[in-house]
Amino acid sequence: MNGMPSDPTIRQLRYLTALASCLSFRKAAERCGISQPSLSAQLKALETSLGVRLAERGSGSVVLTPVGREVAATAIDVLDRVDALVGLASRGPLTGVLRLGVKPTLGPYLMPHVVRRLHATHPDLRLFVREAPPIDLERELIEGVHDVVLAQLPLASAEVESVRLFREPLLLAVASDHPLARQERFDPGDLKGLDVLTLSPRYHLHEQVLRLCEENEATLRRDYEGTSLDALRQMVGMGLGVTFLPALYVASEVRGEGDVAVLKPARAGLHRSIGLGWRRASGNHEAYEALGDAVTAVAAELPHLSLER
Amino acid sequence: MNGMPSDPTIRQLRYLTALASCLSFRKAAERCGISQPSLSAQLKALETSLGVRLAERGSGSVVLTPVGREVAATAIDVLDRVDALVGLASRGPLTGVLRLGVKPTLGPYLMPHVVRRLHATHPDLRLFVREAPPIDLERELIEGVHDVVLAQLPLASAEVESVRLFREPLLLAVASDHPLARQERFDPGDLKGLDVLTLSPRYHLHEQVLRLCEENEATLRRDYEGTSLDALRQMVGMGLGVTFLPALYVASEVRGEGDVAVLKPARAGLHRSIGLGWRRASGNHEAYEALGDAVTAVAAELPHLSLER
DNA sequence: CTTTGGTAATAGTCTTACGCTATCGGCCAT
DNA sequence: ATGGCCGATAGCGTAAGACTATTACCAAAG
Repeated sequence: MNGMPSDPTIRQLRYLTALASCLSFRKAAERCGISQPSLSAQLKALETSLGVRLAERGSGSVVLTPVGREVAATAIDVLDRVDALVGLASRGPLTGVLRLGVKPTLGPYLMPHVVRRLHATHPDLRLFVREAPPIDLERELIEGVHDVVLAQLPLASAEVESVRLFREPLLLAVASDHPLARQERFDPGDLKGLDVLTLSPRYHLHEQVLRLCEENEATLRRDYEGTSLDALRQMVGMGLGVTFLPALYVASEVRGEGDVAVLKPARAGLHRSIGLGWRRASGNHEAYEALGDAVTAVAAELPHLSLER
Repeated sequence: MNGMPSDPTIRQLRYLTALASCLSFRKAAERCGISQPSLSAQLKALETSLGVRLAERGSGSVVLTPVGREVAATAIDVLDRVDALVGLASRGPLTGVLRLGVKPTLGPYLMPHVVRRLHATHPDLRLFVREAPPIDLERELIEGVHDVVLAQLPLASAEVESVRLFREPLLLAVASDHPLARQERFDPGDLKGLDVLTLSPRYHLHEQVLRLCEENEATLRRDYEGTSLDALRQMVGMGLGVTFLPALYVASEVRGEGDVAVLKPARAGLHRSIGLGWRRASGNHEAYEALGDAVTAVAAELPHLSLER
């Protein structure tokens, strides 16, 4: 007479469904791989905990009660989902939902290619791409907002493990009527005395450009801090200064024509390192390495990028 | 390294969902009413049996792994259905699906009223009405095809328990141009020498009419055995003989007008007893009594029927 | 009317599962 | 450095759940 109905066990539900389809305790027990008394006991326990009779064990064959049938039907439903749950666990490394954080200066220009490729090679992977300012990205990764991030290296925290994927050169963008616009490439020395625009300090680009200006006696204009690469390009086009644009953005959005000219660096060295990072404790190393390989493969097909890791 | 993944337990799933929403072992354990080590152990067991890591317990807060999130979501799904299953058991006696077997000479003429009434008084009851020849009805009840039957009494098997609901008179149907058609009532003696039609021996009506013929020197025509009451009425209308029709059929299908006339018996005694039967082992006495009451209440509103039980 | 062969229920025993308390080791903030 | 908070571990006791062997019951057969 225990009024508190405790949960049935999954085992009991399996036994019940077996009984419902065999209509015999003995056969059902055999199907379940247990002895008949064990099944009897479990069914009795189930009936007791539910407070209803599920099967009529009269003479001859077993007959389920009306509630017994409904409970058995629901049990099948439950078991199907349990099986699905177990199935979730026995899948490959790159399956299911993965939340990828990415910096806004990379996301719109690289992720479409990555998503397309992964959709083809890993149809069971559902990639949720979330953009976040680089300054927040690593923290959000640690907090569990993202499973993995595509960000600029290095990632500082000891909790985070990362691989370098590729190097993205920074290209110099000038107005098309600017004297430098005739050159194909630029030297660091060309920067001397120029007004340079860049993004807000929330972006890594800011720091990188700042140092570049200091080293080459250029002026970083702090009064115009763009909030997007598109905004930067517009300002450069209107003659407010020059700027540095990541190669992926240029390849995607600046197609030669237009009001700005883009110059490659004469010597290598001006670039940012892009890598994949994840919590060391995630234990998903394998999957993230595979994800990184996919990104690298995509990058190899895009112009300007350097794959030397 | 046990390759055989045994089922998770419902308890483990409850713990996992608690952990997923608290993101803390201690708080989750508290919510579940157990100690933190117990929850840790169960989660570990779940991870082992599934073969995947579900939660990252690093520093600070707990973060679910990607599979952990999916498993937790599926677990919520499972638990919802388990709760529904438990809920099935805690309902009143006349709820859910009940399979009612009924003889064809009664079903179409009585059940519409019964169903309508029950739908109003017991909205959670879903009555599945199945017609079957009377000779099969009791056997099918014992075999578990029906939960309860509405049949002619008596029901023979000791396994079956029954209550009498009402008595249905048999009325004499003759062609409207038959000499008897002018009378309102008939005596048994009126049958002498008449040709009498009836249903096949699979129906109780057959036996009853047979005895009536023998007692009153009427001729049972064995060459025309109708397969439905409608067919009988047609044959009577065409002058092939007279027949006996159950009062409910008459009330439903023979509305005074037409090619047949219907005579009531002058004295009571010619009737069939209709009752409700169920397996004694079903343990659902209470529900079936209630069902019987509903049928009785319906019968009380119909003409010709005698409720003396 | 008894016997036989099927059924499920019961009795007794053992192993495993699952809970508890107490304690340990790591990380962050004071 | 050092509390304070976290989860993991250790050790232990109870209860769940399996087994075998047996009993009780019913139906059909002798």
